[in-house]
Amino acid sequence: MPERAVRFGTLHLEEPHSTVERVADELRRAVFDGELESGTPLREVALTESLGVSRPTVREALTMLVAEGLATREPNRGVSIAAPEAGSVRDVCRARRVLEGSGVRRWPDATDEERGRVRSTLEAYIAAVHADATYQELNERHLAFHVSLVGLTGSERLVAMAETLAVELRLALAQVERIRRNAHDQADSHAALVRLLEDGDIDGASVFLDRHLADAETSIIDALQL
Amino acid sequence: MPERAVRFGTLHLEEPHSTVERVADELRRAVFDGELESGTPLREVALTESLGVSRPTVREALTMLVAEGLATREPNRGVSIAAPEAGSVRDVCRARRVLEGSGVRRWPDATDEERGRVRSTLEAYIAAVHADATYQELNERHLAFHVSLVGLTGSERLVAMAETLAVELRLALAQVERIRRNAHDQADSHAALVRLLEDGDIDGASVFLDRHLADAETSIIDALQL
DNA sequence: CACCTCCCGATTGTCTGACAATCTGACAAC
DNA sequence: GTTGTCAGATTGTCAGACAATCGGGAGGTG
Repeated sequence: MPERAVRFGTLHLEEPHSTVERVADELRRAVFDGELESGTPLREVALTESLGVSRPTVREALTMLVAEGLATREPNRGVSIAAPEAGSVRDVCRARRVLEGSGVRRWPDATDEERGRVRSTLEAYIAAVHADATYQELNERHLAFHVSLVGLTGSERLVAMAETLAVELRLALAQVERIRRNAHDQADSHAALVRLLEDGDIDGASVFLDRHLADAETSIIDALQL
Repeated sequence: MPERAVRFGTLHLEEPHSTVERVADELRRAVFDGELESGTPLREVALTESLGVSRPTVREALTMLVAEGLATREPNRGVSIAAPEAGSVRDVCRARRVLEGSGVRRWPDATDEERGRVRSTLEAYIAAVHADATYQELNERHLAFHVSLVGLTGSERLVAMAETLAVELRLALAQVERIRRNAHDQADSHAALVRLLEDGDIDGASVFLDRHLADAETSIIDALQL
């Protein structure tokens, strides 16, 4: 967005402590909201002017985005929004199957807190569906549920990895805002998964999840027309 | 910095033509070689002088190290080498069990190329043991073998994650150079794992790997005196 | 008309220098 | 001995500048 805050306006000073963080957040938001198409080059001077920060700051923020996989840097050619390809979507989904599958299979051994988190993210998702939440909101809740499955493994690093994967998915989904398949069915599907887990049918849940993720993979690739 | 260090591991490509890359590489090398103890603060001006580059360049390199998990940044207090703790070692090992376990269980469905990579990294490790290679060299080969197990999943993102975990392990191991438990036994253990796989005993291999990683976890934590 | 070469502008990579905000440690005051 | 305050050190951020490199168009050649 062009002009935003003035120097002395300490309005939201506390949120992201550093200027770099704010720039990175702004860029992330713009990408996820679909304001920036994939492949769009992020010119340093342009950002410098539109955000009112210096070039080193912009560069540092861009480095962070690249590290997160949200953008790619080609030497001497600058940074541009990462472009999801069929191969990478497939790879992300394969990785998700491993991570979430491991979580699901560990359901009986997980702590109550971890299981509780799965239940509450599911509820939040369902509530959002019933409340006719925005597309972004639904996406957010949906991905949060899947991440919570990884949380069953009890490893914060695996959760962090799942969130990295979620970033790539969000990026891909932002490109095809109209994918919006029936949110009710989606939520029901997730509820069924959790029900299988609660009933102790781990193998059933595992198979169910696998099919669910496979479906997601093909529908995303379809929507991206890759 | 006039000195041009010879890198042992990834000797694939030419000089990283970016100055930032060179600085980051130099720092990584210093950390892995144990020249920098964990917790050591990385002063920007000091690096500026000792490496002969400007401060923005140093900062960018530091940002990369932080993103890799090799160092941590505290606002207004600078960047310091990450300090491995018992909890993080346990978490890394738990994550490894998930990733490598998934790879091992997929052995029958993996491509020939992926299986071949496991065999060749094992051979390289054994060769290094017989050749009485340096401590770093052995570590490198050892970790490469474990990463190759993750490669059986066929997902480059999971491999990338395994390498991130390996970075943390390398960091921890660099702190306890004298751990050096019997390398021959280690290599034999890995060979046994692959033999189980070649014989089609996937479950056996999976259990074997689990025990192997559990042993590694306790011995690392022991060595770190955490 | 097609093709190759060379030059020019645009953009990045890097440097220098500077300033404000913040933290650290020590010293003085009670 | 505890507390308050201050100077030094360090980071966060800015402004401006320069060389290296890439992409594309002008112009020459077949």
